[in-house]
Amino acid sequence: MTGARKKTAAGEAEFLASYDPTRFDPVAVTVDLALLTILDGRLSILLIERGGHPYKGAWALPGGFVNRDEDLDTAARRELVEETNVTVDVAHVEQLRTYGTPDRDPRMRVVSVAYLCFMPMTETRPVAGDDAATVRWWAIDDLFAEDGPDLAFDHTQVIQDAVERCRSKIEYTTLATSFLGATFTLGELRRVYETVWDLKLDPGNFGRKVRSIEGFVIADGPTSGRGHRPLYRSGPASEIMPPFKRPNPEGSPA
Amino acid sequence: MTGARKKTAAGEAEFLASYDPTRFDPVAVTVDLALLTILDGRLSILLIERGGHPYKGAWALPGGFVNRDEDLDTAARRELVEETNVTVDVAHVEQLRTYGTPDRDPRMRVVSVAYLCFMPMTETRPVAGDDAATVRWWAIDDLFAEDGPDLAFDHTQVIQDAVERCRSKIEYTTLATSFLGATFTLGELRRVYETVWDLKLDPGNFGRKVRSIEGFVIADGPTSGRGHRPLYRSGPASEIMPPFKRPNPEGSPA
DNA sequence: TAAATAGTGTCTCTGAGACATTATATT
DNA sequence: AATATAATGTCTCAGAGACACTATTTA
Repeated sequence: MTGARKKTAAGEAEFLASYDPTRFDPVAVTVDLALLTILDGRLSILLIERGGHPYKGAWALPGGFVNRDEDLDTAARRELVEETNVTVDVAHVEQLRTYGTPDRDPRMRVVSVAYLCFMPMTETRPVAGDDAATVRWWAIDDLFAEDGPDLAFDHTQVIQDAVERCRSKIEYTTLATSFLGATFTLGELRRVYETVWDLKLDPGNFGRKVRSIEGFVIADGPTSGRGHRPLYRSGPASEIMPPFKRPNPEGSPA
Repeated sequence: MTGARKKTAAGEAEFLASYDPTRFDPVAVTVDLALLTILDGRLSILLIERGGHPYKGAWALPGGFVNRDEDLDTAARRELVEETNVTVDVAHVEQLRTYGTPDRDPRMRVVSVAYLCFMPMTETRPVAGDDAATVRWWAIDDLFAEDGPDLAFDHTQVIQDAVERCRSKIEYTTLATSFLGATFTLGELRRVYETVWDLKLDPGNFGRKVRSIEGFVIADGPTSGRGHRPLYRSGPASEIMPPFKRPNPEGSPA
């Protein structure tokens, strides 16, 4: 029921010519990246220590403004490359959700479209920023520990949403393989689940489940590589049906 | 790695004072509403016929600009009330996803945060807009039929995303009850599933499943109402564990 | 040789699906 | 009485989980 929508009919060309975009309040649209990987057996996220105001000294998700004539997804992938030098196609990128509380950035109204990325640690080239010391991977546990660092903006919420989405996504998709290199053993894949869900899984049952899902993993030649354990590579399937049953997260239901 | 983030340190107050928001390209942020209900046994969505350019005569999702100092969720709920007069608390509202392709609106750069709403038909007061004939519920089937209407902007995609999200959401949440009034019979609840999934479910098995999930439905007194069938009301549970198993959507696999 | 890991083989239990059956209410 | 719907009972089957066991490789 806005004025724009109820404008009286006219030729479309002249309508557009008479349209004045500057009458809107200034809003900036940014993309923020929740970049998850598994580092030293811990689910971790890439953060940047802010050198300037606001939230100087706090840690923030990498991100930046969406360029004129740039798609949101494109902006997210561009930022990903800029921040990590990662070959874009090895990482999974999906939209997480959009955060737009009016005062989330004290400078101005900023609506931020957050993206969630899963990537293998092995593919990340050390991030060479303007100031190398300001970028690092944080284990999620350390981030939310008692003596954890300050987080900028509403990024605590964004990170929590990202982790929760990650946990549930590997239940019904094959995205857990996004945390691994091109080839991997079933033990390595199992360890991804164990790390993200923070529990132990039975190796036998896990392997049976994985191999029973058509197209989840593909045997990669006869016991080729690492430790002479059988190697697999990611298959064409994207959904797991029926999904993994995630055991009760942490402790039994009293 | 933007200029804004790497600004040299200074007092926060003076930094903010010197900050000029007008240097950004003009972007408008809107919310669009995918309002789903079940009307005459068909999953349906509320659309508005556009009276002005662009996409004059095409059908579009209701929506509008996010006000200055207004939260995205607040804007969505405000639009919901404006469009339907629905009591906000009977409807479920959640963020769907954000659409920001540069040319999705020919007038200017518009980033639209789409929201998904489930509501009972019974709660909708007929929408009295400026021009009553331009607002109506469309059955999803009719919308995507051969001779379906033109849809404005990228709303075909938004609607498809909304329907897909709806279909999967009722698998693992109790949101199907959002399509029903305060009290309902198990048959009515079953019909919601059958409508959204477009298939038939066994009444016996369905009822057993529903009643086995603690807090999904609560018996509402001894066979009170409608047709003297046992009535239930929505319970406190929000998740269904283990989830409903959605039978293969349409026809068997190969 | 000892330890770790991949994979198999059982056995049990839960839950889904296909019915048939009963109870109750509507027409 | 005929019909529709709610609910129960039974049986079968798929899949998850517990766990023992084998084979292989690494240290």
